[in-house]
Amino acid sequence: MNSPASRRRRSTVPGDETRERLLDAAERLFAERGYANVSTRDIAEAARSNAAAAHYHFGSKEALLEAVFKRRLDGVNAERERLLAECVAAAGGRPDIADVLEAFIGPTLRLGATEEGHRFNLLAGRSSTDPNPEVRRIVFGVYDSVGRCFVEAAAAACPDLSKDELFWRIACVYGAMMYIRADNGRLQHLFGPGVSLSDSAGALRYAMPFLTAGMRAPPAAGTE
Amino acid sequence: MNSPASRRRRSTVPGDETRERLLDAAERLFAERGYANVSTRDIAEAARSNAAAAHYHFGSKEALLEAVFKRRLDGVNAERERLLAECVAAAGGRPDIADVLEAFIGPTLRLGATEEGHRFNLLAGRSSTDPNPEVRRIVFGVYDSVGRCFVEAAAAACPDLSKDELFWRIACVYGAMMYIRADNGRLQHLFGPGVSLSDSAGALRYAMPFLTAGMRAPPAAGTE
DNA sequence: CAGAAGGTCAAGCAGTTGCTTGAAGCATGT
DNA sequence: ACATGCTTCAAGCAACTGCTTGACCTTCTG
Repeated sequence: MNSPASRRRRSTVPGDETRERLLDAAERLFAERGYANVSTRDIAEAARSNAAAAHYHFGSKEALLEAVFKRRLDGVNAERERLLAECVAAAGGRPDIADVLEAFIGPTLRLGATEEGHRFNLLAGRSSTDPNPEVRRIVFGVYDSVGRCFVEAAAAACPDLSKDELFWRIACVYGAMMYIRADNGRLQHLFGPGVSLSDSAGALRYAMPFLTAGMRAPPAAGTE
Repeated sequence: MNSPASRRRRSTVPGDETRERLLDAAERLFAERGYANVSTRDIAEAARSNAAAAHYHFGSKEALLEAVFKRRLDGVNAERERLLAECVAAAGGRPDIADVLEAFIGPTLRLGATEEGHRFNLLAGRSSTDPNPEVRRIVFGVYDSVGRCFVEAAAAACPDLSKDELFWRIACVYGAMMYIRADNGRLQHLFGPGVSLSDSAGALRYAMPFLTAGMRAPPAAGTE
């Protein structure tokens, strides 16, 4: 066997350029067409490289997708966890749900302000409902920790909600966030020009109040 | 050429059985694995039929997916359009947003109460963020009409919202609905046993109030 | 300069894909 | 009995898939 895939970067290294180009191409193509509809040859060609290079650098197509996720998320998710912990601590364990939502959703929506961040958000949103086991494994793993932090913080912010009710409300929050990131073009098709899910400032201004109001709705429990 | 794909059903017809089995198998497999990860051979095998039968009856893999969608949606979407028109008319053009949401979302969530309806909801939810052009074309086409009715009714129910704000709020509604239908298992993984997105009664009881509260939130406009 | 190591490449392997083919099966109407 | 037309099937085609191979090239090290 001859693959590195871990002990890289020994000095300036010429090959790291190729590696980065492969990650860029993979991110863009996976986002545009979906994991299953992109071949390693497509990626190699888009990266002006060779089909074997992707396997040399990453070992497999699956590992390449994982590397794409980790490259963008390692920083953002650490920030989200920090912000969540801060707003819980600052409120003495009883945070405002608006702050919790801002800490969880804000960083990823702001990521969409840059072109490459928007491309990644497309990929992340679309991957979130991908049934492919390889994709699921990666998505589950990469969001597991920050997801737990969010659920915990949301529970602390909404102590009046039953587990059931919290579950469903958080599902709505996740759904909205994923749908906005995935940007499938359906709504723009219905609304016509002038609006776009890729406008991350609009997402922050208009979607956050919606979600906050939803989380603050009086409990529906008791309604049998 | 020898394919029917349109002028079928001449009497009792033995072959309609096979056709129905193919639709069932395709719906289940597409829902479980995603359009791209299922081959026509997989479908034929699951339907205890032959690989050529799928192409004989439907012409192509794409047309088979379209037939799966149409079989379930032709009824439901007509009902949704009727309910939307009714609640607008009954309120003299100024419907309650709660009724609009119920008319639009209720029928599809209630579809999830049956086993095959739940399977279809899985497929529909997951297909809504599928970037594959064939899948997009089908999804766009099959939901276009009812989507326009809903946007129109929501606009009538919320006359104080700007086009921008209505767009983003409807995006949140769509997102929640799609995420619930797609049921990717992530939230259940975070919450543990006892809750499930496949519980359609829970969806109606808990998600609808969330979305109604979100739609009723005071306009955020003016906040520059 | 010789060697080693990291990196790139064209070629190829085995398996899968959507779809087609031509021969057969089958019930019907004459 | 015969012909008709819908339906099924095994076999096959060309294209594509993820991944591997072995030969090269380049750069750093002794």
